[in-house]
Amino acid sequence: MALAGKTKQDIVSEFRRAEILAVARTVFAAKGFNDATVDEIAQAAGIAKGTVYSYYTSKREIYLAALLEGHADLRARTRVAMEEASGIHAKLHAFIKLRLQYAEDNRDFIRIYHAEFGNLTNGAASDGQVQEVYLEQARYLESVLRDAIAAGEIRATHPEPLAFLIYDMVRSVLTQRTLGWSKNTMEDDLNLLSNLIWNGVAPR
Amino acid sequence: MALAGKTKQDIVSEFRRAEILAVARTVFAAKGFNDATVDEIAQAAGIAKGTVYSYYTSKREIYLAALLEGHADLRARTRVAMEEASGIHAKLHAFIKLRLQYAEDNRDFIRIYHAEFGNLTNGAASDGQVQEVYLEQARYLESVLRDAIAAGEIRATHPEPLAFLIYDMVRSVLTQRTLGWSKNTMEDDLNLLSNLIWNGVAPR
DNA sequence: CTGTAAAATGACCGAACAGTCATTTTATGG
DNA sequence: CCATAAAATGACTGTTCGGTCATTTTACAG
Repeated sequence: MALAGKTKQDIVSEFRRAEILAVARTVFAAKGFNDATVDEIAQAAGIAKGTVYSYYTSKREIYLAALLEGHADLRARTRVAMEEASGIHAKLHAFIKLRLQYAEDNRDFIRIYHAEFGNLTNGAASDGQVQEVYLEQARYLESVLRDAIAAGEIRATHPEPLAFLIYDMVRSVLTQRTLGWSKNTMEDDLNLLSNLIWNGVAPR
Repeated sequence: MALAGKTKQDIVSEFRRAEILAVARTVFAAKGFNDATVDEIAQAAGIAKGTVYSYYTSKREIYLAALLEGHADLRARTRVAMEEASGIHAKLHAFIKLRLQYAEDNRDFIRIYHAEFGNLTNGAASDGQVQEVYLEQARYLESVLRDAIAAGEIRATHPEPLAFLIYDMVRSVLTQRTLGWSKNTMEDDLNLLSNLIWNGVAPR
């Protein structure tokens, strides 16, 4: 029973936690951390506030769970997508494509993610845990870029800032799409981004 | 006296308003809108809370003033710098350079600016005024890019998303520098950015 | 020096809200 | 069907803080 060291209670409990998280993401996405209230989350989940506090110990804990759990999923999918692709050009293309698609499918999460990682100097990001997660993410892309530079697949530049830049370029496009400022199809935005990163703006 | 339709009181009043704004920027930069308190701003300015409220009618008004006044300055300088440069390559270089330098010289403001424009879906940015300012900014760069495309100075791409992207690429580097994550000199970061936008990452 | 208006003050008010806990409801297993 | 424990509830508490305003201080004109 080592595999299932979980009682029936544990399983139910885990399910409730997940339910609350899903609802919380919607509320936090719509209002931001400060303007969302725990009462609101409870109501949206159809339970009483006290019940929320028997699954999470604080508002912040709920928020961090919503952020970090979603992030872990995105991170895992990102790695798979990049490892499946071969060659740096394809890897970068896969990276962008996955994230554009993920944002389409997980709008609430992506709002929280951008609110947090878009503003690392305030908010939950002052939390060391969150900054660490952010850095870890960048370091993975950085290592991929470093390999590509070593293999002569791309021009030699500093891979660290480049990794951050690529994240932020994707974020930029996602923000535009989220706000309805992009008239392009996802495909168009994907190609635009991929192409810009690869070729820049210089005339051919 | 049309030029100086200002009484002595008006001038003093304007000076006090500016004093409060300067202090407010420091406090908002350090704590963010929600965690900063009006009492704190007042204390830092060496005045009582009530006095603050005789110059501004709300906390939000102070914040917006700090943001928009700083933005107007940055906007004006950005235009001058770009108009002085000739050719799109030089214009873009000037754009990046100016903003890197401005961030160095106005750290508090830039934190507020990034906190707000980095997270357009929550916070003050839900405010239509702020979004409009942001869009206006992008449209100027967009028009410059459009001209360059028409003149064949750069490859033909959609100038709208490109304008946003360039803003966000600069922001990305500024964030890294603000957090002390960049080991590069300003000059290095400037060249990296300028070069990436112009040439992409493809091997020569 | 004095009277008056403007400016500054900070105690105070009320609303919002995170978090608690005594009470009630539900589930379980004998 | 009952006894008991677990889960859910929501009224309540304490605190924080934006904004107000009666009172005090300062500035200044005559």
